Amino acid sequence: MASSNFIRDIIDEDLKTDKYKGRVHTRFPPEPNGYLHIGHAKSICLNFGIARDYKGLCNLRFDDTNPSKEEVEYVESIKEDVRWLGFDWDDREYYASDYFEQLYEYAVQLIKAGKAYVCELNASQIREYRGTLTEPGKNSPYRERSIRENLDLFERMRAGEFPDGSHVLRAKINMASPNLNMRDPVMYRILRAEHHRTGNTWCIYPMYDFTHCLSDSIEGITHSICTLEFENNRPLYDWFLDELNVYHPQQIEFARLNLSYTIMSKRLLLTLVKEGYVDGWNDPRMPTIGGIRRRGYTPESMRRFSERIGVAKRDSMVDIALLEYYIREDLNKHAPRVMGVLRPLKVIIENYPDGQVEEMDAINNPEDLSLGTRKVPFSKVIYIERDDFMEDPPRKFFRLAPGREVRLRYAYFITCTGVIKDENGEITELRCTYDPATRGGDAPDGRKVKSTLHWVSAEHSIPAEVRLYDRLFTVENPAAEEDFRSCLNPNSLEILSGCRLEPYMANVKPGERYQLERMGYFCVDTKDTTGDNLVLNRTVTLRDQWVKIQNKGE
RNA sequence: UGCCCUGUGGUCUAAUGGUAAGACGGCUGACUCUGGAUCAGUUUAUCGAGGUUCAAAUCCUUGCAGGGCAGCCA
Repeated sequence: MASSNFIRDIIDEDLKTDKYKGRVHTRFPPEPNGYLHIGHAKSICLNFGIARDYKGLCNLRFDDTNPSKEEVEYVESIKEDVRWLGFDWDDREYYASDYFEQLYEYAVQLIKAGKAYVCELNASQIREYRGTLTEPGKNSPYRERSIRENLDLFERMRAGEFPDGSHVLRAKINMASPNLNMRDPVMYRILRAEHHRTGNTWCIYPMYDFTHCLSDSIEGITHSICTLEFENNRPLYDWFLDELNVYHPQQIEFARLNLSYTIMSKRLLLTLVKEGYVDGWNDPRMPTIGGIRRRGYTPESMRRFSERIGVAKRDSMVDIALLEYYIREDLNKHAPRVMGVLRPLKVIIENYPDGQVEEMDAINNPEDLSLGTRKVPFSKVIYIERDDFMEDPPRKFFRLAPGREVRLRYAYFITCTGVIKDENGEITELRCTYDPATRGGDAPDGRKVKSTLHWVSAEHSIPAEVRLYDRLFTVENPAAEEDFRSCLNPNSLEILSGCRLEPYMANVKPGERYQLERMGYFCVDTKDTTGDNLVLNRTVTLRDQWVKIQNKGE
């Protein structure tokens, strides 16, 4: 159960006063014109979470009132994303387009009540007549048409007698209202576009403002939760509902999610895809649900995150570190550990017998011993991480260096005895000796080493491609930049080939998540992994004291 | 500058007229066969000014700051 917030407070109060006869019914109402992102995840968790906690219902409803922008492809991906997040709408999959006929009847009803009229001003004229933020608008010359004439015209709009854009149906409210939404807003426009569900049945389509509030009413929604920018529209919704005298849900607005170092706008996200800055909508750097899924985030971590950030009315910017905290928390508990070397450095253990192979016991997850152990082969030639060796180590570097002894995880203590370089002075190979008495990783004489390294046996390891991701942007709020492209992080993706993994990884499946010990959490890529090319996406690094020490020194 | 909304540590959220709390981040330290995890400690906040009240983050007035609204988009 989530902690209290102002929305739950309102619901508690409504329950106490029996405003909706004990019912709690919410809905998640996306427009199928793009892919869902983390901001939507917040809304999904909010709406479905409330329904779950109050033993109510939450509908999935597609706000499909603009056929020129909407597609079935988006409908399918939205459903997949909501399901992935762990929520279920049973058979309550609705579409605003299901209500087109009913909506038309409502419009006719308003015309008959003298509360709506057909206007023949064009778009720019309507804008002119609307006035400005500080000056009132003026009435349309078509505002005082007779009811009979309006009825006739509206019917002929539907019948297709007029060209696109020539006529609109407007609510007759108040052109001098300080709230611009109330200055005779458009209810219907003529739009000859094939709708993904109704085909060519209609050539007039209702506007969002008219449709949304009435769809909520039709479905018996109790609490219509939406984002802040619709606050000024609420009086209009109230007007439609009251003039029509229909069931009246309570709209509650909350602040949408902003996450640091990324963008949430569909338009900007689309730009990234179209201009090729990312590898499609589900690029693991994208804040889309498809992107974070491919990156390796878990639904559980997303839900916990959504709960933790809470819900309020003030604009905020959530630190992306909080999101990373929740994925680490989840994966730490559940991801099996495995060893893999990202940037291999060959090590030859001089005193280890040629051709000998030992099977070392390794714990699959120290956080969950029930996951058991596995065998990891050890031999004379191994790889360690290049970053785990320094020829001239600074203070506080505890890893391998000439003459220094360290532990190989689950294996032996080794001591570095030699450094081999090529003609450019690049280190190509290390020579070490091992202490046979330290098998398994403990010294019988009780001596300690300062660090433990991961490794793989050269001969037994398998190759992999590993993709390391960093934040997509270099600034906290890219959307506030003059051109958000200018602050794209050029190092947001680093592709490593020639990585070596312990043989256990030979049988992994796309989508599975592992911790490569000391390197981070990784997810087997679902798109590019093939039989002979294993691709790992790094979901998130482990917290790392050493990089902090390094950064301080700089 | 018309209307609407919002101002609590670095960040996000609590406190519902009665001791400003938690999480993340940061910084210490302990422990450790992952420089992971874990544990302990620590740092920093009610936008300003008036008012109501025994008592104000909370209510009122006002100022300031931030956000939203002038699509036949949602």
